[in-house]
Amino acid sequence: MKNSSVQDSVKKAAVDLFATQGYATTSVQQIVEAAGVTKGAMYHYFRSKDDLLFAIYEQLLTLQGERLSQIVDSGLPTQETLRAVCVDVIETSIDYLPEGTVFFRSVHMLSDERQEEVKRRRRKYHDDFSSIIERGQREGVYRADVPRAVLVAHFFSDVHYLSHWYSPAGPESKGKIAAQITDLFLDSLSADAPARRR
Amino acid sequence: MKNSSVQDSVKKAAVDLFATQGYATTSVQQIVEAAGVTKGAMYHYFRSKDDLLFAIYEQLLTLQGERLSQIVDSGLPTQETLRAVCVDVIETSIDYLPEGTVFFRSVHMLSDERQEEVKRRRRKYHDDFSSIIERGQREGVYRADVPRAVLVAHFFSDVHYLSHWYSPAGPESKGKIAAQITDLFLDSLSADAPARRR
Amino acid sequence: MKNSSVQDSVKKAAVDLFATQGYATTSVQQIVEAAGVTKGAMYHYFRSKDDLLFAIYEQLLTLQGERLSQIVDSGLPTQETLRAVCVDVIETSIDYLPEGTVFFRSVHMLSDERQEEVKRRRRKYHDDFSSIIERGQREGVYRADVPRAVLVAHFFSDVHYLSHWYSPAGPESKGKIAAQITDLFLDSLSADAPARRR
Amino acid sequence: MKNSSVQDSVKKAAVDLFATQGYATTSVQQIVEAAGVTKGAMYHYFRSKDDLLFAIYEQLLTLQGERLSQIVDSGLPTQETLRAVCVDVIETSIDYLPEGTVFFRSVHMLSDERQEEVKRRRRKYHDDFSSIIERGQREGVYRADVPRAVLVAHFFSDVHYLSHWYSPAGPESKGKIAAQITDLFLDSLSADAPARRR
DNA sequence: CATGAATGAGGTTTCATTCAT
DNA sequence: TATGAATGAAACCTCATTCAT
Repeated sequence: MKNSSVQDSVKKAAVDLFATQGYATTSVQQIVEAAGVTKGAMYHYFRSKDDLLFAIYEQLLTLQGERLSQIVDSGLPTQETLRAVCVDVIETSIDYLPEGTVFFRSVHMLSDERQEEVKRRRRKYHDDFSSIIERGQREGVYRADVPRAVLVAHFFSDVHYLSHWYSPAGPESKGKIAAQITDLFLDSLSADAPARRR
Repeated sequence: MKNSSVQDSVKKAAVDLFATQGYATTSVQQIVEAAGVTKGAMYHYFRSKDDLLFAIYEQLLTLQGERLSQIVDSGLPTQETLRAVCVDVIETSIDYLPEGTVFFRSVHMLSDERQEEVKRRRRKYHDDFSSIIERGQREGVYRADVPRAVLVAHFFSDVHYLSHWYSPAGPESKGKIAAQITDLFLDSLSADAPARRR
Repeated sequence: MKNSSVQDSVKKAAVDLFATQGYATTSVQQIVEAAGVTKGAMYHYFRSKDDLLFAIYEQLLTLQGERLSQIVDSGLPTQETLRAVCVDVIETSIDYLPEGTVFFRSVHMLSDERQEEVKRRRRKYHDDFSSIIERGQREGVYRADVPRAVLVAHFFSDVHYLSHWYSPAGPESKGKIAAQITDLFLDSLSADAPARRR
Repeated sequence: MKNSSVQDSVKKAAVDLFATQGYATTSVQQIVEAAGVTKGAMYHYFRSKDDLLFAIYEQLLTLQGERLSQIVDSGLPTQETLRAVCVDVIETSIDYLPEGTVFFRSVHMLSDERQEEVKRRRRKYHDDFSSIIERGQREGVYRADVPRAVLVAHFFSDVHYLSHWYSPAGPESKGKIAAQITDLFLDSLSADAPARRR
């Protein structure tokens, strides 16, 4: 059952170190020691430290992009689709909490081209999310008095913030938290929100 | 108690560079060049690069702490107090957008003691915010079916996320954005939120 | 005794790369990529990078040594022999311009023993050349007021320098240049040179 | 009598090491050890190893450029001017034999821009030299049946080649060698060269 | 108060070569 | 014969900080 190729063990070690110490403060030396490989082996698979960082981004972007597509393609009604998407993003983000920490904290350490690549893919993701909201607005179930960009940011801010306060070791289960945050978001998104009835 | 111009210009230069390039990627040399002072002068006022980073945190923490106290002390009704606090935090955060960027991105670069200090003061801030919500819950105007910690995180996530998407150069004014985000939050916080009426 | 195509293509690629980028700046990886073979294959035929460099020297030293012997053995009169030798060395050097560039620029990168070997063979070559001049001096057709070592150096400096300025793509043909340089040399070598008649 | 600034001692050590071992094979560590300074101090004055190499070129180019101008400006008759120039270049090159070795052997290790700069200044130098020959040709004292570019190369090849065979420790004095080589060159350059009288 | 030369530890990366397959 | 993953030593360079002036 050989499973720990050099690539995997290096990436794993890197994520953990980057998440706890930060990208810049983590030396390649520390990474290869933690991964139990030599520096040369690491550089055989990753062209640079930057490459390694990007590989972490790649993985997460691809994963979340695929899951979003799957849910959207399943053809559920709008409100069920959005709820499923929200819950899924939050749960996935909790599953990849260290990756998320690195993601939001170290984007600016990537090379310029790669920052662009990441931005492009994030934008695509947000656009798809935004389209679901737009559909709901046309159906009259979501409020339209707030710019869609603000609504989208309002949701992703929660996802972003997870790694700052949530701990899987804490009292709340992943599913519960996902449901609670999703409820809060959908409540504020509703065409029927309290402020709208004033 | 006159402010030395060296201190100010160095801090200003540092904030801008840290926000655009990141703390680790910015050299002391770059800072002093941008500030138009010499290295010796800088080290006369700041014991270390870490010191300089902390000074930025200090300023923001103190400012926001003071403003929170002022509003709470003004004796308004609960709901008006919370609304005022939310709007103020968002507006202040927009006024200090680069500082915010640095704040959230580079906490882990501070020395351990200083990270503790920052955490301590942030926690105090969140606790004060939480107390207002607790008051509203006792008064029956805020929902109580979601842990207060989640409600607090739900709000501060928006503050945190501002520097990731909001640009003062964009179409939306500071005041409008603050009102919109506050509305979204208060709608979801309401004891009368849609989901609660199901 | 068939030549392996690997050997040839590697040597060819190496000469070109060494000539354009320098020996030290060219990696084995670059060579094998340019040659379209794998590293393992290369190391099957050449024990080391040094080996490869020496093979280039070998080829040129052998070639020029053989041609010199042939001309000398042909039994022409002294002056015709020397002219033929000069023209031939220059033309051969032009045919092997990249090899020459590498030759003169990278001798010091060879292992000590191999540097000795190269020096030994170059000395032999210069000695043979010097003998022709000596014969002419005894016959009274070449000047003897300048040490023979200086005369020899005076000629080979031109050969050496070719790769620094001559381009086969330029306006002058190989034969013409060879004739011109030979003329200049033989004019200065003549017992009848202008300065000698002063 | 403080004389050995960091700059000077580093440059001196570098020239010697580059001349004996080659640029690529000499480590910065070796240089600073030989110079008796720390790496940090060296990098305070030289931005890179390349910078250090270029400083050596700069010095030689400037020196020889200035001397050429001085002689040309002195207003001597053409033939005396050319003789003086030739002798001077050779003698200077002997004074700076290690620099010369480095010069011709390691030009290709400089950054592209700097190679251009060196080429530009060398071309200027050769052009000035060529102008003197042109003047002599118009006066009818120098042959015109060989392209001037070839005549110029014929002379500088000797200068170039000096470091390959001449040793100041050998039997021939600097002045004698300079005179002998100059004579050979001027003899071949003469409108009255033997081959021309055939 | 201010300077800026000097320190020295540590960082990322390259690369010729080996060796199990 | 040929592969290419892996080695490990050494290379160049950066930078926060100190200190004599």
